[in-house]
Amino acid sequence: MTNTYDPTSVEAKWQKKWEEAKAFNTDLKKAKDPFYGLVMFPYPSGDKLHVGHWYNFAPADSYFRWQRMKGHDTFTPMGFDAFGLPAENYAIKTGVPPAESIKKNVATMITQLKRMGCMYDWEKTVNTSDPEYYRWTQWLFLQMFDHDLAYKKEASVNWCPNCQTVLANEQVADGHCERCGTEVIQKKLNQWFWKTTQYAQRLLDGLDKLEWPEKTKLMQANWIGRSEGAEITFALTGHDETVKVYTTRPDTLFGVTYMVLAPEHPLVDVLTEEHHRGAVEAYKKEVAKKTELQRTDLNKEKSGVPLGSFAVNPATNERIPIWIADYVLAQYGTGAVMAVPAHDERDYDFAKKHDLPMKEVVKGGDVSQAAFAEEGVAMQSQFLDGLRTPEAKKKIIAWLEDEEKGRGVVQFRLKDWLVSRQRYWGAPIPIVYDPEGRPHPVPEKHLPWLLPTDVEFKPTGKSPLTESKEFVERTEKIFGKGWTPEYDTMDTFVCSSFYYLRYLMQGDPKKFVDPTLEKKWMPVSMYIGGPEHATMHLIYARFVMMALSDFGIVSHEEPFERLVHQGLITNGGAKMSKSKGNVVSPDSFVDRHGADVFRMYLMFMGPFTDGGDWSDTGIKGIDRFVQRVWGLFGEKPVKGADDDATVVAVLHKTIKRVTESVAAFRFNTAIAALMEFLNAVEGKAHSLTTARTFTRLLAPLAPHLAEELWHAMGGKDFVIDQPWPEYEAKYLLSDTLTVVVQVNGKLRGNIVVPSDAPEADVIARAKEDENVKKFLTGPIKKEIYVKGRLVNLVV
RNA sequence: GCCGGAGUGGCGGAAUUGGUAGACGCGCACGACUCAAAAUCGUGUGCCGAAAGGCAUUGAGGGUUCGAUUCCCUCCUCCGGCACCA
Repeated sequence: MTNTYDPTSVEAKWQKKWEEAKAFNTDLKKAKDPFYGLVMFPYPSGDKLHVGHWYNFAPADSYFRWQRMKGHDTFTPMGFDAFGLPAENYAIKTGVPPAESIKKNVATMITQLKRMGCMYDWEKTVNTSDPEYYRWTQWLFLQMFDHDLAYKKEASVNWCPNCQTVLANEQVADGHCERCGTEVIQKKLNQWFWKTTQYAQRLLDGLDKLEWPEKTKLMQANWIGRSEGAEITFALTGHDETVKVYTTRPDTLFGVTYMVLAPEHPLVDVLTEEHHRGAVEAYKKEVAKKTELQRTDLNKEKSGVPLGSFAVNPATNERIPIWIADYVLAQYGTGAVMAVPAHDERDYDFAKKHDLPMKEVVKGGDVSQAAFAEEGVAMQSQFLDGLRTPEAKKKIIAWLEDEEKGRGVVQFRLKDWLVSRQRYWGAPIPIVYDPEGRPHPVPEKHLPWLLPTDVEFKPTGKSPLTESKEFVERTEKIFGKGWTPEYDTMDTFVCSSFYYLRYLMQGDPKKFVDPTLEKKWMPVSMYIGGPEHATMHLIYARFVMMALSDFGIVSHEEPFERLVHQGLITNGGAKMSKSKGNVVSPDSFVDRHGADVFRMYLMFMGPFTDGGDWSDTGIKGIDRFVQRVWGLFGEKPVKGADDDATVVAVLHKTIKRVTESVAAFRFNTAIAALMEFLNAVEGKAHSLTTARTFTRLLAPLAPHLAEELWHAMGGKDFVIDQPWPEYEAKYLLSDTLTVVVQVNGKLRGNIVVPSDAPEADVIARAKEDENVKKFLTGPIKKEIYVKGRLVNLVV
C-alpha cells in the first residue's frame, strides 16, 4: 500500500480548519432551529481524560453532529466542574494550591478534548471555580435565601471522618461516603439546607413529561418516595402531651398493641417513668454509639426498651405500652409508629422478641406463622369489619378526621438538601453574621464573595476558611466590627445544578441568564452522562430549575428534555480508578490510530448504553475499515462512472439503517451497516454521487476522515454542513423476493418469486421444491404464508 | 428482602408488533504475495459430510404456537439501584 491514510496529519489539519472557520461557534441569538446538545461536564482531575470520558463524549458528539446535518443549529458547549475535593486533597499532599493544579489540568484536558474533534464551542466554556462563575453560584444561594428556600438548622447529619465534612443524604451510599468509601457517622451540626422537600411532589410529577430512561425516572421516583397514609394522634395516660404517628395502614388501627418512638424522639424524656430511666438512658447511649450502617443492618435483632408509660388507642381506648427502639427512624414521618405486629413484619419481629401481644385485624394470612402485610378484609375492627383494605383506609381516615384524632397525609422520603461543606475548595456561602449571630446575605454588589487564599488546607473538621485573616478583615471592613463571615463553602453539586444556563452567556453579562436565550434554548434537547447521577445531580438540577422558574428567572421548569446514559467502561471488571491503577489513557491509542478510529472503535464495541469491559483487541478492524474506505473513495475518486445496479439498492438500505441506528444511539450497528456497504460496493462500479452520499453517512462517526474524503471528491464547504442523506423507499423494493420454505417449522429450502406473486402461486412453488418434497411425507394439514418472508407447510 | 436490567459461537456483539439465529468485527486455520516476517488480499470458521444435505443450538426446565432469542410460568447466575421509610 503506497498511499495509506495518515490520520495524524489529516486530523490536525481539519481541527485547525474548523477552528479558523469558527465552524462550531454557535450564534445563539441568530440561530433559527436550536438543538442544545449537552454532555455532563468533567472534573479536571490530574488523571486527565480517560477512555470513560471518550466513551461518553465521542458518541455524544457523533449524535450531535448528526443533528447538525439534519439541519439544526446545534450548540454543544464544554466546561469544567472544577471545585471539589480531589484538588484540595492534592494540595494537602503536595502544597500546590488547588487554583494552580486546576488551571494546569484544565489546560491539559482542553488539549486532549480538541484532539477528539468534537464540535465544542470553546467561546462559551465555563469553569465553576472561576470567580466570574461562582458569583452566580453565590447569587443562586442568595435567591434561595430571599425566597425562604435556604435555612440553617441544627440537625443530625452525615459526617465523613476521612473527608472531614458533612455529606448530603444523596452522597451516602450503603452507609459509606460516596467519594472515599469511609463509613459515615452521624453528627449534630448547625448546617445550611435547601428546601428540596417543598418541591417533592412537583419533582415527582415532572418525571412523566420527560423523555428519560424509565429506570432513571423510577430511581428518582423511589428516591422521592411518596407514600399516602394518615397521621394519627394518640393521647397519653397521665400526660397532657400527645404523640402523633404516621402510618400507611390506618385500617389496622384496631390491631395496635403498643407504640414505638425513635430513641431521639423529643418526648422520650418526659415519657420515661423513673424506674425505667436507667435502662432507657443506657439504651440511648448504646444507640448513639452505632454507625448508620450498624443501625440499619436488617439482620440484627430488633432491640428496644419500654418507657413505662402508656398511650391510648384512639379507636379502642385501650391502654398500650410505649417503647423506644432504633428500628424507628427519627427523621421520617413523626419519628413514632403505632405497632401492629400482626400486619407489619418489623413490628412482628419486635413483638416476638419482646413478648408483646398481637391482634389480627386483616383476614388473609396466617399470623401465627408470619405477619400478614398485604391487603385483605378487615376483622375485629368494629365499623371496619368486612371492608377491603382500600375501603377500610378511606373509612377510618374519614372517621379520624370527624373525631379530630387524625388526618390523611402524604409523606416523602426525600430530605432537604444539605449544601454546606467544611472544606476549602468550593464557593463560599455568601452569608455574614452580625455580632448577635444572626445571618445576613452578602449584598449582590459584593459578589463574587471571593474565596480567600491565605489558608492552609489541613482538614481538621473545622472549615479551613476560619484560618483566613483576610476573610474576617474583609467582612468587618464592609459590615462593621464584630461581624463574621460564614466559613462553610457550598457542595459542588450546587455549582453543577445550573451550569447549563451559564453556557448561554452570549447575552447580557450582568445577568444570570438572558431570558430570550433561555426561552429559545432551554430545555437542553439531549443530555448525555453517567447513570450514577440519577439521584444526585439530576435531582438537584431539576430542583434548581423549578425554583428558578418560580422566581421568574427562567421560563421552563425542567432543564433536560431528553436524557441518555452511556454505559460504564470497566477494566478487568472493575471501575477505572487511580487507586486501583487500572485507568486506561486514550492518548496512546489516538497517537497510533487517530481520533476517528478510536472514536469508532469505542462506538463499535457494543450499544452505547451498555458500556463494557475494556479491551483493545479489535481496534484493528476499524483501522482496516478506515484504510479500505480511503482506498476506495479517497485515493483515486471516481469520475463519471455509473452505479452498478445493486449498488443503489444497497446504498439506500444503508442510509435507512445508519439513520435509524444513530437516532437510537446504536452506533455499533450504524458502523456495521457502513462496513456492509463497503463490502457490497468493493469491486463494483459506483458513481461520485454514491461516494459522496456514503461520505455524508460517515461524517458524524468519523468526522476528520469524512472531511478529507469530501474534499478529495471535490466537495465544497464542510461535509458536516451538508444535509443528511434521505433514502428513497422505491430503491428498497426489488422485483423478486426470496421466500423461505419450512416444513413443520424447519427450514427446508427457499424459492425466488416475483414480489407481487399471489399467495396461492407462492405456496404452489414451495411445494415443487425438490428438497421440500422429500419432507412432505403425509397430507398437508396447514399452509401458512407470511407475505414476502416464508411459507410453512404442516404435515 | 424489595425494585429494575441482562444471560446468544473462542471473544465484542447482531436479529424481538413471534417468521432463514449468529449480521458486522475480532481471533483462529488454510492459501496468495514475500527469501522470510509484518501488512495486505482470498477462502473457511456450531457439529457431521467431499458435496447435496442433515443435525443441534440463544442460562436451566416447562408451557402457548404451524413456528419462540422474542410471549407466559418456575428456577439459576450476573449487573445496577434502594434498603427497618412504618
